[in-house]
Amino acid sequence: MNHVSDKKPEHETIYVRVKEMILFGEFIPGQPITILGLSESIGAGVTPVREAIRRLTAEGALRSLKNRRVEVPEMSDHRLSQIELVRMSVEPALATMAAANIDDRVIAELEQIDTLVDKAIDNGDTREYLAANYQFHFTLYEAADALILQRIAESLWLQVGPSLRVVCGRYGTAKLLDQHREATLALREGDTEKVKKAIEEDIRQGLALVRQTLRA
Amino acid sequence: MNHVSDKKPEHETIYVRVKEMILFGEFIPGQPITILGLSESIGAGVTPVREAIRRLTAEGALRSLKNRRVEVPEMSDHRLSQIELVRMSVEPALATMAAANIDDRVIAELEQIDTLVDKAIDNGDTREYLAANYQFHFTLYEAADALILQRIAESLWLQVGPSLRVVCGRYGTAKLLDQHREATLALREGDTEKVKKAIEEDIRQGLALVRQTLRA
DNA sequence: TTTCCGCACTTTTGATCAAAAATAGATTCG
DNA sequence: CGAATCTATTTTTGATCAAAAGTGCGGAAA
Repeated sequence: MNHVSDKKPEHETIYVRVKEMILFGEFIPGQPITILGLSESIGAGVTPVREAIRRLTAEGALRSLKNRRVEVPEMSDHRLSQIELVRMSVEPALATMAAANIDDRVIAELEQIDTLVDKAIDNGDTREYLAANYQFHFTLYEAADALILQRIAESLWLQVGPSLRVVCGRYGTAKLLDQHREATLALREGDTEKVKKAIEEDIRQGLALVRQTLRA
Repeated sequence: MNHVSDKKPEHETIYVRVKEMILFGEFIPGQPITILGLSESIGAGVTPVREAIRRLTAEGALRSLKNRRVEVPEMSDHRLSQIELVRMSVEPALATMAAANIDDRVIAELEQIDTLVDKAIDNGDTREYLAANYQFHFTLYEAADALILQRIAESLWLQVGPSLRVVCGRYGTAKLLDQHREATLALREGDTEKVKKAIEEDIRQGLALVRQTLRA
């Protein structure tokens, strides 16, 4: 046999696993992370966990203290405004590009995901809401076929992730608006500009909620 | 004594070293990277090199193939336009924020660095030019005190780095304009808007040169 | 009480090794 | 001759271990 195995290396698997833990609010802002602790809790060797943590650190999802410790960064007004600046530039661009490329099969997929979002909101299931919401956005962005932008967006989502847990912890899922219907409708109409506007609004609302929680 | 040693871990040192190799054009686009090869060439253990490579990969400076191999990515029109979009949003913002905060000591430092840029251009010293040019920009951006934006900018520079070698290889340093004087003068005048414009123009010119080289 | 120090315990770090995987050449087969 | 296969070599991967570094607590001294 030969070349190009399809099974991913352990550190890759662990990376994805921890990434999702961060994205879906399983860490508290400020929480210290230990390599040993993580590797024990997910039952993996310490070496691949180390690599995954370096990667997440490089993406800003974790912060490496000068004491060789690693922690989940806390959100601040200062950080939030930087994140907002870039998200408002990158994600609408991704949405625009996606709208130009997307085919009906993917639009249908998005509509499907959106029903999961609604269901999660109705059920007050925070973790499921965060997962479905993430999936909606990145399924859309995937269609843009712009890997560099997508990775930047992902890095920014990782930085907001832990705060979303706090937002939902405070308000539950009650306050969450679903801005997605606007977007899928516009996609069906082929109205690129409207798709962009919907995503802009979605980001604005989400970050406003985080900011509000921050100040409280 | 206690706590908080000031000596950095090996993987951190190696990260910086390799980062500079990429930034200053010591790798050719498309060049394959091997962990073993790197660790032998810089005389380090394989473990910290691995960590550094993961980190650079997460930043987009290296690309990990599905064959478990790692290479220096080649530039393309598609990648370049994504990079341009974000650089034109992030770096002018950094420059603006920097201009608002900066003190005379740092401005003097920038003027000092700029003489090094000029000298490198005169001498046709590509590596020195790239190093000084980098130092100019990031000394400025540092003053913005906006770590998230700064890290995004750095990630984008890393992705352009290897192409700059090609640009300079083709044209030498002759074609390089020095846009920096504009910027330092505007900083002295406290003209924030003009600083921003100067940086925008600098980025535009640099990327235009890369694009031109790409098409040739 | 407060501060400082020492000590036991935890964690990170980086080298090393065996196993898995990939590559490149040489060889065989059609 | 070209394509597929086998094999020797290189490389990556992940576990393990010893050494370095950090943490935090308890007790002694001010």
